[in-house]
Amino acid sequence: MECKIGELAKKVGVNIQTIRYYERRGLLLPTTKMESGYRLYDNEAKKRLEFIRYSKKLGFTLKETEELLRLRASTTAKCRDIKEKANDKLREIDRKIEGLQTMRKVLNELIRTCHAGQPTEKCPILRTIDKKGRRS
Amino acid sequence: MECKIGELAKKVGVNIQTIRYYERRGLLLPTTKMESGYRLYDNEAKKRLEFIRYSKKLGFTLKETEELLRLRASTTAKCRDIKEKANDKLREIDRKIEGLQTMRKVLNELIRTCHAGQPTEKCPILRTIDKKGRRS
DNA sequence: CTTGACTCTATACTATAGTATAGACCTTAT
DNA sequence: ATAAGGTCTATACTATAGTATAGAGTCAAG
Repeated sequence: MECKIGELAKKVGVNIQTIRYYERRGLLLPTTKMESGYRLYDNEAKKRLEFIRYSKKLGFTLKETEELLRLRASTTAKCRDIKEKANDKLREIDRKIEGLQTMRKVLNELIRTCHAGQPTEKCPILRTIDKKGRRS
Repeated sequence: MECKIGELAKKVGVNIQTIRYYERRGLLLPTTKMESGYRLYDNEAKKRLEFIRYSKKLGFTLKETEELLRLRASTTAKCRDIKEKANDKLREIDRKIEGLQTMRKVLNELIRTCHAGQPTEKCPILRTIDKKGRRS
């Protein structure tokens, strides 16, 4: 079930150094170590690493990813606390989605306008941002 | 209508150095220059700067932002090209939105589970990522 | 039991996206 | 006319997120 760092790196598709870097940052500790000092990782560690990569791809920093992972580490005793932080992250995600959806509309308009052969100076990107982009 | 770098920086809420950095990167050129060499920016430049900040907040790199802005610079002559690139960006945005929506579901599940007082090892974050996170 | 592949620590290097500073020059209100 | 404050270039520094390398030790297949 357990594997060494090279195998983990291959399985998840990251650099070995990156795994060690995450360890230095406190995000991913090896499950155990061999007497020689070789790191060993189980499947839970693999999932954790995958989550880190996934989260990063969605635009969260490593610090934010750490916070997301920490939500899991707490016991049910601090339930209120976890829910609060999870809700914060939720709002953060919603803001991101909203922004991306605006960007989406803008691009769609660009494609439509382009189709119609509009002159360049009436740029739909800048026009839309002018109306919506100033918030937040 | 035109303003100097300090005023632009204040209006948009960015550092003066950042504006000059964007200039070095070729993202935002001053509209004109005074004989002294002072940069002058019009409202179009302000909108462009706002777009850069907006795009960056949505998780696009400066390079990607440059590509987005370049979509506008082209003439209708290259219409097919613009549409293609805009569609690429659209797909990129959709992937991001999708990922964020998965993250959203996961967090909602975490909140629900937490409410029910589930034990820690059945972590909904890791459980869901295990099923979904491997794609892409 | 050796040898090639793997891993260890430690350190240095890279890219991105800025931010800060120095020393000189310019603008503008009084 | 002058002083305070803004701007110029150039350079250096910061943080984040890695990536690469050196030199030593370890593992495992033949």
